[in-house]
Amino acid sequence: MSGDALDTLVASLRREGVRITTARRLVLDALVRGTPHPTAEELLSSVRAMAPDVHASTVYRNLDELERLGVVVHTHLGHGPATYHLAADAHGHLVCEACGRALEAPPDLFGQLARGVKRRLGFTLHPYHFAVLGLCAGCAAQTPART
Amino acid sequence: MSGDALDTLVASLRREGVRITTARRLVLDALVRGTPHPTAEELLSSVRAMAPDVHASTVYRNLDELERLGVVVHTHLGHGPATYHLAADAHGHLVCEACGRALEAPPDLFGQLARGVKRRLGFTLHPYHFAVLGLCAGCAAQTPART
DNA sequence: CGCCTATTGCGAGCTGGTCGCAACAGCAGC
DNA sequence: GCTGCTGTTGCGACCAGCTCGCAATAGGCG
Repeated sequence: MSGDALDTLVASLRREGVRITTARRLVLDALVRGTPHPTAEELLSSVRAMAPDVHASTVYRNLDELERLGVVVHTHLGHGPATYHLAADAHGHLVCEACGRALEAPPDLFGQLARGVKRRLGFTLHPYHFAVLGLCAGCAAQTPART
Repeated sequence: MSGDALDTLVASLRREGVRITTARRLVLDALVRGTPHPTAEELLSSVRAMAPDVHASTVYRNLDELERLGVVVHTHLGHGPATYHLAADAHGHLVCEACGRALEAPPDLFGQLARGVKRRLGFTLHPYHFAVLGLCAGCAAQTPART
């Protein structure tokens, strides 16, 4: 159950000497239980539902800190604000330029690419930070085939 | 020669009924002749070298318009400002998270990925809009292998 | 319980980019 | 070469998303 996941997370952070404040716990809670690709603002409002006085900068700072600790990861799905995940849930994204929907990429999808790049260029891929854009099946069907 | 490339471009735009202003010509000139991955600001300063009174918003508007016309394309190489290319030069990018350098991806690299995604998800990839991050060979060697 | 120090709330500030508006300048037609 | 229509420009105000400095606050160890 989800309260459990949060507690586990909190416990392991505490073991690392991380101070657990209300704001920090609420941010983690929102990440564990909330909708799939929350932006900082969405997280802020979840947090404020429980603790109305939490300031936006606190959420940003907590996300930064949690990212530095390797617990959280952020991704850019397009031109808007960044979205956040628990690092354990990290995955690639395919975002449709027409409808804006984000598909989770099957985990092996980038594996092949990563191996190719590594072999040919010595480059180690981190394919999760930016989404890859394109057209989803539905939108591609409707689009007047540009050139 | 490069003046030629610019002239060709200008001529073909004019044929499409696009009005060629000083600012617009200078933006194109900077794209044709300048450094590989210019940001809007870099373009602005190239333009201003020839016409000091050109305003930043003019450069943005021209880049938007040229993009709508399919002549120019922009790419996000990381967290900073967007970078611009002539559409004819479009290519994928591999950006090193440690040193920030951008490698041009070999053109066939994404082909395989694109085919896989298409077949399995019906998703048509546009792999050029966002860079893919990672660690280049040199930096990977120096990095203390995180987990 | 008390102390040390990390964290917070707050507001100002920053970057990268957009917008509305009146003045201006391409260029087609004469 | 001049004229007029209309697309562009310069300008400043504005916006989103995020960062920072500071004094006050609150975890959590002893």
